[in-house]
This record gives sequence, C-alpha cells and structure tokens, in this order.
Amino acid sequence: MLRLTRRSEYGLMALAYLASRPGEYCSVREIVEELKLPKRLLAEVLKDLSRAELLEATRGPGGGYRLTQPAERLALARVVEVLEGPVAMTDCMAHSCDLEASCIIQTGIGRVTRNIRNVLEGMTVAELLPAQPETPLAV
Amino acid sequence: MLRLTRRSEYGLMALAYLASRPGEYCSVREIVEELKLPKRLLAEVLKDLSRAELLEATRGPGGGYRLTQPAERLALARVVEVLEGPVAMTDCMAHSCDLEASCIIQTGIGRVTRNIRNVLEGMTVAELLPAQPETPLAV
DNA sequence: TAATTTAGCACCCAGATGGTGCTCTTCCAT
DNA sequence: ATGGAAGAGCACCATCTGGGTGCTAAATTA
Repeated sequence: MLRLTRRSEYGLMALAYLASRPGEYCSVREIVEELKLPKRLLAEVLKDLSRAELLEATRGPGGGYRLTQPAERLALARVVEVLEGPVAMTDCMAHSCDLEASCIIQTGIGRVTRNIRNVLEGMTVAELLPAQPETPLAV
Repeated sequence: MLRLTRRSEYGLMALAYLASRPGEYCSVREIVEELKLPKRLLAEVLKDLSRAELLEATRGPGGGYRLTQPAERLALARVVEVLEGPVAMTDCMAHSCDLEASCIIQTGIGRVTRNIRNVLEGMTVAELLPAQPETPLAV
C-alpha cells in the first residue's frame, strides 16, 4: 500500500534514538519507555537489525544495543531492506514477473522503482533527527 | 510494505493501455484479454477510476472506457491516490499520529514522504510506456 | 548464584487484499 | 421496441500479512 510497515517505522525510530546516544548501549526497556512502543515487537525488530549487523548487542546488566556504524552512513534503504525486504514498487520488481509478456509498464515501473530507491538511499538515519547540525561534539 | 497494491498495479497497466489508444473506447473485456488480468477485479478498478473522473465510460455495444485527459498530464500520484488513498510513508503522515510527542522522527519521515510523493507526481502515465517519443501523430 | 538482558520459538487475532458470482441498469443497434 | 452488450452495485469468501504476545533458554555481569 506504499506504506512502511510498523516494523520499519519502529525500527527507524529506535535507530534514530540510538543515533542520538552514540556509543552507548541502550536496553530494549529503555528505548521502549522513551519512545512508548510495544516492547516485544520492538525487541523482535532490534534482534533482526542486530542479526543484519546494523546493531550490535550485549547481554547482561548494562547491556543493550548500539549502532555498529555512524548514523550518517546508515541509509534508510538499508534499514527498510533488512526489515521488509527489497525496496520495490511491485513484487515483479523485487523478484520476477509472470506477466512479463503482457506487462506494458514493466520498464516504466522499473524507472519509478529506481527513483524511489534513490530517495531512500539518499537519506540516512542521522537525517531523521530534527535539525541538529552535523553532531557537534560526539563520538 | 512499500509496495503498490495490485489495484494500483492493474490500474496503471490499464491506463497505460488506454493511453496507447487515445480517443478510443476500450471495453473491459478487450483490456483484460490484452493484458491478461482478472476481469472482475480490473472492472472494479476501472469503475473507481471513472468515478474519480480519470476515465469516462460509455455503456452498450462499442462502449468501454477512455481517458478523460491526455496521458501526459496524468501523474502517477493521482492514480495511486484514487486507488489506495494518500501517498504517505506512514499512517501518521496520511492522517494523524498518536505518538507525536514521543515520535522523534516525525519531521524526518515527513521529508521522506515529500520526496517520494514528488517522484510520483513527477511521472505521468505516458512515461510508463516504453520509449515512444511524444506520441508522433495521435489525437 | 542471582539478576538482568538478549535470543529463539510458537502462536493468535484482525484487517487488508485479491478474487468471484449474480443481478440490475443503461444504452446502442437493428 | 427490443434484444444483446457492457458497465454498476452488492454481497461474499479465502488467504496472507502484519501487529502483537508468552514463555523459555542462553549469556553476561556483579
């Protein structure tokens, strides 16, 4: 429906939060309380992000998640791909099409898809945070 | 899931088809046979498009649908809006948000949404068709 | 060893989406 | 005027995905 799933939405929120505390390990509990999101679900999402190595996790007291790389280098496209698969306007663009022959808009949709993907690749998690010039003095 | 619905997909295909026969009334049956799409569903979609006045319909023998305006002036965004509601990355962007307070990526998502919308507003149905320089000599 | 925190698995529910059947109405052509 | 063609409306169903939860295991630190 041309919408991000909640997984992506929550994931982006959490990543943005983590971006605002560079270096620190933040527990799911903390993030959830801060952002008011459903705990189990966010946990699920963070796990996926960590499996994809966008985050790293530490267990035990004082543990939690943190970014594996500066938010300025983390493209939104990457996040969405991890959380909901390839960025594409239609399934045929993501995998393959059984209508190829009769599909007259194949190339056109291809172009749209590419443009959308560019938008998502051109923006980073760092840019999600409200005005905050280049992270003045952080890690 | 950041995908067009099939309704949009089929709708765009049909519009592109109609764009390739400017002026002519094409019946649902004809379109369906040509593009190999599910009849009832496509009919449903075309009805919606005609209700939104992107198409005009004529009944009876020789009837069918045709574009109400040149395809060069019909933005993809318009079609998607008719078929699946406002173009927005999240529901909060389309309507309103109950997390506003704790949502730290509001402005950021707003920017993404605007960019995506621009992509869809910048492309027309005419551009969906494969290379075809400005419709040489048609209506 | 106890407490904290992530990881893995299995499951449920609701709503959106894709798809179909049937009947009614409109309208053209003869 | 009349019959057939074609769109419109309505009601319905099946399936899939997505949101959300519970419980237990494994890891880590104090």
